[in-house]
Amino acid sequence: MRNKVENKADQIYELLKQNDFKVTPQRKVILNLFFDKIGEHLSAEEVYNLLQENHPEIGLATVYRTLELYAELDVLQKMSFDDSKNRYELNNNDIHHHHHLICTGCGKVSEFSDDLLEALEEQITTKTKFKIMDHKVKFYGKCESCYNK
Amino acid sequence: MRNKVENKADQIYELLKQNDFKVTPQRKVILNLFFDKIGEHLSAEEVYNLLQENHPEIGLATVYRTLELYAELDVLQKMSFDDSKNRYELNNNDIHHHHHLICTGCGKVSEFSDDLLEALEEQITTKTKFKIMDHKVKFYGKCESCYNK
DNA sequence: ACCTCTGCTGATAACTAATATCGTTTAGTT
DNA sequence: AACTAAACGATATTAGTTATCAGCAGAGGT
Ligand SMILES: [Mn+2]
Ligand SMILES: [Mn+2]
Ligand SMILES: [Zn+2]
Ligand SMILES: [Zn+2]
Repeated sequence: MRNKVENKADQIYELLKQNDFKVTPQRKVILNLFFDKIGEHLSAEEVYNLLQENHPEIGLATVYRTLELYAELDVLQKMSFDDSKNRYELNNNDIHHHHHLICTGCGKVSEFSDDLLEALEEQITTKTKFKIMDHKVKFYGKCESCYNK
Repeated sequence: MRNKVENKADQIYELLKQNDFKVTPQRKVILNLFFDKIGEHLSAEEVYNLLQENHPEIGLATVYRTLELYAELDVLQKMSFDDSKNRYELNNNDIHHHHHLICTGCGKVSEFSDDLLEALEEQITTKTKFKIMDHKVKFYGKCESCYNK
């Protein structure tokens, strides 16, 4: 009996094959890193630095290429919190993406799971000809500790 | 009797003064450019190029500085449509920002005025300690013409 | 009207995230 | 085992932005 992460990883290896991409050691290692870092929003350089410990042979260009590939396949969600670099996290494609709450005081990013955009998306569908396939929602404000000072 | 744009511009000049910033010719020219380009989402370089015709003396660094300043003062809204450059448009601070609909086929950006995030913001306020002050919402999908082919 | 002083400006160097290039290696196939 | 297109690591290059700095200018004081 396989555990959940292995099963999920295998599904993604299958997805790679289905799209005529090779399942390379580098792609496996990087994917597994994201399984280990659920909840974090990692930049390419952060991924590269984390890899230094156990996989210093993996090059930075490969990290960039792999993150981009996984984002394309919707395995990773690509995002930016206005610090001029892209960040990635595992895309729990159980229903919709969560929303991000960004503290303008300390920069901390927290999350909110409920989607609750149905009403808005329905309005857009009714009033425009645009076919919505995805969305990104960011809220800016103050986290509890920044608000109380 | 002054017209609407002049009045609005004067208000923003006042805002600059209130915050101890000088009202310079460059800042006036760049602000007025945005009054002329309502509905567009201009990058720094696009602003710089538009200025070449009538104000080639204004340097690119000044454009960057001015856009950043106005964004700080909430005169301009700063945004990015994932083309790795920041874009700006006049912030109609009548109520909330509009939302952006980004076509993943042709890259065209359209807009949707109604805010309709009350329900979602209320949920976040109820369930978390986060104090929401602003939001950015982007929808990805297909515009009418990209959808029909 | 002139001085002063500080903020602002333009030119350009420096920085940084990301991408392109290229010779070598390797996964998947025969 | 051999083959080949895809992927790789190292590194050069690009592109958007920011930092630096000497000169300018405009508001306030005299
Ligand atoms: Mn997240
Ligand atoms: Mn807009
Ligand atoms: Zn905070
Ligand atoms: Zn389109």
